[in-house]
Amino acid sequence: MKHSRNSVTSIEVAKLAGVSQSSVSRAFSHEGPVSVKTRRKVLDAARKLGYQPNAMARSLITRRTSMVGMVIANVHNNPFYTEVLDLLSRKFQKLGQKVMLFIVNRDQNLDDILPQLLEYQVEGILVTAATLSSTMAEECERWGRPVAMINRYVPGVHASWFCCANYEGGKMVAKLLLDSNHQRPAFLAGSEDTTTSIDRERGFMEILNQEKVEALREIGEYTYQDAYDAAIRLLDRKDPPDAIFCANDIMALGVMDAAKNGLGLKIPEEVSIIGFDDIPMSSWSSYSLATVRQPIQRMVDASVEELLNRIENPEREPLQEVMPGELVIRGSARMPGRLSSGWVISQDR
Amino acid sequence: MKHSRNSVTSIEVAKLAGVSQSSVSRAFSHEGPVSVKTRRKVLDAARKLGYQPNAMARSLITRRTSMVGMVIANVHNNPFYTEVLDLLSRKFQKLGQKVMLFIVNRDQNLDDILPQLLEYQVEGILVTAATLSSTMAEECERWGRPVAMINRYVPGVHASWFCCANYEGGKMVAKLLLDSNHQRPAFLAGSEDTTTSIDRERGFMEILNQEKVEALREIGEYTYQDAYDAAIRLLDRKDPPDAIFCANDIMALGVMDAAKNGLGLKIPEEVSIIGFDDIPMSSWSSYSLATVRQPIQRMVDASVEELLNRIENPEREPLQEVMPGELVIRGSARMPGRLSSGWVISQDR
DNA sequence: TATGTTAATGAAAAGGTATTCATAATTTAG
DNA sequence: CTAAATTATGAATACCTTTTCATTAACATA
Repeated sequence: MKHSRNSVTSIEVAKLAGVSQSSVSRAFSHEGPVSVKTRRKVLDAARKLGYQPNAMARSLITRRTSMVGMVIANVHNNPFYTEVLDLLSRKFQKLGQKVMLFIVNRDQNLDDILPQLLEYQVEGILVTAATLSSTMAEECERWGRPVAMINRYVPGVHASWFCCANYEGGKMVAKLLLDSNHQRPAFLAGSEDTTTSIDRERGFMEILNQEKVEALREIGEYTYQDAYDAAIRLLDRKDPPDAIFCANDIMALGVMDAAKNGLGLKIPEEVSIIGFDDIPMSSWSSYSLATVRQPIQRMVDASVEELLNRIENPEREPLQEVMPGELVIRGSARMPGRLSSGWVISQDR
Repeated sequence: MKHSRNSVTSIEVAKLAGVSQSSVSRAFSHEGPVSVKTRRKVLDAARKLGYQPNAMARSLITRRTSMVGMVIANVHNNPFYTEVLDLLSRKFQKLGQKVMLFIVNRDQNLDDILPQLLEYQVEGILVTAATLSSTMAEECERWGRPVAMINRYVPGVHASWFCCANYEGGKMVAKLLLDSNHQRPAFLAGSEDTTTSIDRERGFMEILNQEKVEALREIGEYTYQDAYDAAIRLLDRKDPPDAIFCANDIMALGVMDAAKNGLGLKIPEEVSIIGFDDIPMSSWSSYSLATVRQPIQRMVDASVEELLNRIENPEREPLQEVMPGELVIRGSARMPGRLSSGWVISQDR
């Protein structure tokens, strides 16, 4: 037999099973009283016809869709967000949520995709590595669509968010560098308009300023290639830095390649390099990159659970949390002779 | 004002605008005759109320959802598929399709997620790096839900697919290795049950067999770490290979790290290494991996367009195409003194 | 056995839109 | 200026469920 579309409805099933359409519905939704006999008849008929309840029709009456919107940026150029995407998607799946995906550019305006999400009645929105304008976020929340963000926050806005402790992470790195006698550190920024880069730099500079240490600065736009080029500029000066803290790992890898292969420098003897994220490649033997590991699983778990929780309890106040990262010491950075107390040194996963 | 859910309907808009509900519908769907005056009144009222058509209700009547299902595996451990995911998602978006995403394990059975996709009335399904059982694929097609696959095919099944020329790619690599006087090649397989690995190996062995050259063999399960370990086993033998062809780039990088950093071998002097995919990292200076570049953009474009085409024209026969890859020569493999004719040598992108 | 409870069933309504059909308003042609 | 053709509008219907409500069947209690 040949079907044009899936046009088999509960009514046809009812007819074949010799029961009412209501009973078909009850047999499928695991609620409501149905006799075993009826359920069996219905399921038999349904199997014969290849019947499948229509989620659109259902959501129209139940006003629930079990769909969430997922907006994510930087998937293609930062493995960290690939991992976030993967974990988020699986977690939602496990909890029975369908995911409507939008991959955007970091700087892309979300104003044109939000209407689409709302049109499709997603019950909540998870935003990662992209920035939602505060008016848009408020708009969503006002219409009863909770918003949760990972590694982004909009000051004063009524939304949930979960961030790695970027500021503290920057401080940790600065302390490590000073403790190991680096004299001339540099910071390689990501994109100027992201809070992640800004906060990491703020923490980093805070400590350096305390100790009256000046720092060089370049911008790498969060890409391997830009970072590579920036590193060449930095290291080719007459007064090159002896340590470079990069706003993320991908850039740090670019910097390492520039230093090692581009300029023939020894790492960490001539220059220490530290990143942020702890992407899988950082632990590869060609790099062995010291970095700050983001608590990715915790961030994912917390944001998903918070989002679903607020979907169920719309009156709940949004939760916000800053989660500490761990310093992962590896060979790309000179270590202090004696580690000052308070360091958390992580093993490779 | 506080709204519990987005409960504002076309009827309320109609009331406020002083027109019928039909007119509201017509003003929004850009079809049908509406006077300029009415349209303006409707849009004004809609803006005031924050009205947004309900896609569920619409799809119920139009029997169209503009949603496609996307099933993808290996996103987290193979940057190639990250890129595919990214390109697919953006392309669908650009063409006005909403994407319902499922990330699965390569070996995961899709039988439990297909019903979900059908329930939500996706109009077509794009499967990448995961394998759909032939019965399931037939089932979808039978219900008028076209299926398109990238880099997977199910023999004899009524579905569209687009693959890189894996067999020919394997042959190209074998020829290159023989031309450059390698005596003792090895193949590092991915997962034994994937056609990609199988076909690449078949092509590779075909040429070697022709020339009566024996090859070593190991299995790397498509992961960096397994490949690293397998490489150590291979290279630590008393009769180690002088060239290793890996079923994908990620494994090749693992093999390079094992050879270089694990065993202190010189690449390509002591061992040549060649991969498959051409992921971004392969061109990084720490690796400079020779590889076979998959025509990723072409595969994505073709599969998306084919899928949408078949959604619009259900009677059309599914298209299948094998697209040639390009050999990308880089420093990880010894080159023949004189390149035999017929080589396509690609520049870095 | 009669009566009160609970479980099972079907009819009907509701959810928010697109679309058909009939009618009304407007424009064009003659 | 009228007839004809076209355009704009509104009422009603359909899409496919879930859910309420009323009714009937089954069951247990006294």
